[in-house]
Amino acid sequence: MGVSAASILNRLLSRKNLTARSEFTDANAATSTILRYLEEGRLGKAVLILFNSPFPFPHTLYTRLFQLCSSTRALVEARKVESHLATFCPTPPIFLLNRAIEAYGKCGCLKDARELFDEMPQRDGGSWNAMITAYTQNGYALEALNLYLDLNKSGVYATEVTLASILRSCGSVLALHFSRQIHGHIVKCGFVGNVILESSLVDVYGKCRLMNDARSMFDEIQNRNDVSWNVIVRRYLEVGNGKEAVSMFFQMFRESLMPSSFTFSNALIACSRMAALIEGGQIHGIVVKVGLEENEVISSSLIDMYVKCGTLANAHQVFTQPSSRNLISWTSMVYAYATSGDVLKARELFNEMPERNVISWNAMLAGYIHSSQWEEALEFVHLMRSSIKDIDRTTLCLILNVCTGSSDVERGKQVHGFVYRTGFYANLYIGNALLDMYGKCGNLKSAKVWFYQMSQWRDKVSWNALLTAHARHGMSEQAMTIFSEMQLETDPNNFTFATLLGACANMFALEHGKQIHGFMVRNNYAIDIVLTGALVDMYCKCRELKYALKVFEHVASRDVVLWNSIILGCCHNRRDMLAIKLFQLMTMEEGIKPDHVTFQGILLACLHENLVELGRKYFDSMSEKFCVIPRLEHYECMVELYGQHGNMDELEKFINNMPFDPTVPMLERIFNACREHGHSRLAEWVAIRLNEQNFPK
DNA sequence: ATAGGGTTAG
Repeated sequence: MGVSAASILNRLLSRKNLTARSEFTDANAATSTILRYLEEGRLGKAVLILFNSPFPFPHTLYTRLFQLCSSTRALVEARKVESHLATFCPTPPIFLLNRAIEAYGKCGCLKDARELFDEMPQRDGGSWNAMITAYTQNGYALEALNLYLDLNKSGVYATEVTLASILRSCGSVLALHFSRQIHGHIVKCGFVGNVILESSLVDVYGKCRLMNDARSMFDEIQNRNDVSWNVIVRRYLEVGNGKEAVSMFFQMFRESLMPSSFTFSNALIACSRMAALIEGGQIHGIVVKVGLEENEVISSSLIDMYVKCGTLANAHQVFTQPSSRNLISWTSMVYAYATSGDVLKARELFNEMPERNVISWNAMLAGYIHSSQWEEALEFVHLMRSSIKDIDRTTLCLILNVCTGSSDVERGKQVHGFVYRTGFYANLYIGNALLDMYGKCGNLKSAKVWFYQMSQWRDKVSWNALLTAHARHGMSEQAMTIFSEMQLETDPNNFTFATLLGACANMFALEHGKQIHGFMVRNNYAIDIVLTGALVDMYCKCRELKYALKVFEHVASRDVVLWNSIILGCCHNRRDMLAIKLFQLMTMEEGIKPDHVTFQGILLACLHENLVELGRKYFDSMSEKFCVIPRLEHYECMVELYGQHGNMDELEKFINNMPFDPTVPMLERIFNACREHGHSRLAEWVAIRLNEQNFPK
């Protein structure tokens, strides 16, 4: 090891003694001047006086100096203070050297800290703690743990302070076994009741994702404080148990403790992830009540919570308060509009932003992709490239999504090249986006080659992407093979099953479909509402309505999408009266609001059964009763229904009241109906229109 | 004298 910085200063200092004339000749005057500077926070001045005074100072002054060096992270000054101490105080007390170690640690200079620690003629427990803490606080967890082992070997007893520091290091490297030993040690040494140690244990177990251990430790803490609660809420959030995170947040109030701003935002993130609007709103209420609405982080979290719950109006309300307008919340709002389909509004907001970063740009880009505006997306990418220097892996994934959406394999290959050159290729997200691009664009060969190249680091998502590629291109047989290969490497998830079932439905592959269904049941997969829909679709498409109904009946809750699946499935299997019956069950008994897809099914059923009266009744009920604006396909269905039934007067009235011009297929259908059932006035009207279509003026 | 959690956007 070379000459230390401190010792150089040291020599400098002793030479200076001989030549420089100090302003102060007595320690008392110098001390009070230094103290004055310290009080004013002028560390540099204080150290200058110290350095120019060739005599020792009281220990308390050195303490104060080291403390200020620590809090302001002033490394050079810390070295000067240490040299002065070493020069004029031949045997400095251990506690002062400990303060020096601490200062070096706070300055991030582990080398100086360790050098001093190693060179100390004598150490006390505080020296070990200062050094261990220095390692811990600078992220050198393994060094901290090693030093703890040395401490044990040297016969020094670890104190509560030591253990707190060590537990923090354990947490950062997930040293579970070590932590359990420390836990035992804490119990053995009678440190139970120390809330810091116990909260740290909760923290370590939580970081190791052992929430049962974390929770039972938490429950044992007698005098929990806000940090203890923050830890448990945060760890529940991190393991994906948002429900428990939020529940714990509310339980905190029973102990009359006030959550810190960290805990507020952690609880709000949990609400965001679960789209728990009610709980989120309650937390908002508390935020207002305790006067934290102006807190920038909390209001940003509130905005994002409302955004993720899909209540843009609420989000906007919070966003209007000036204190909540920052880069982050602004980006949340852009993202909200961008992904809710209002790209124009998003862009407007984006243009108004006082500052933007790559995340804001990505949020806007995601909007164009969300609404399949590939041209606009590409244009935006160009603008982005000329406006900001850095793009990141998310940008690259988004650009790949644009290639996927617009089936632009050529551009996708260019991105692949860029990704390769810039070293982004080893990123799993990008790797999977590339795979998805090749797969969905139908370049299955490239997809397979890339998938093979990813073999060392691919994951479940990669397998699902490969599966989707084959399923989408009608290769359900190969998809089934991939499914069995996949199981050698990873477990399938709901996405896998939904993809496979979709493939089976498209191929009418009932046997494969049944196999998948059986697999899910045998392996106890939770069949959620999406998978139920996929099963219903598959059985309906494969003409096994019996099974579809069975699946449908056994599900706990049904949303409108699931009802639509079964209703359309009934129509598909020509069980139209059943479809109508199910519609009544859905609207009357379960109180589910039908949407435009539901009515497509219902009108189709009426058409199949030639129920013109009922069809009209349902059509009218759409806007009158259910607030569903009829779309083109509904009008088409009605035209078909009237035409088929020969209600020519009604058809004429209907077509005249239509809010948009009839399409050519519609006109042709009407014309044929006129020919069949006879209605010269309508026939003439249609003929003129058709003629206009063929020979525009 | 020395110790724990550390929050917001794609």
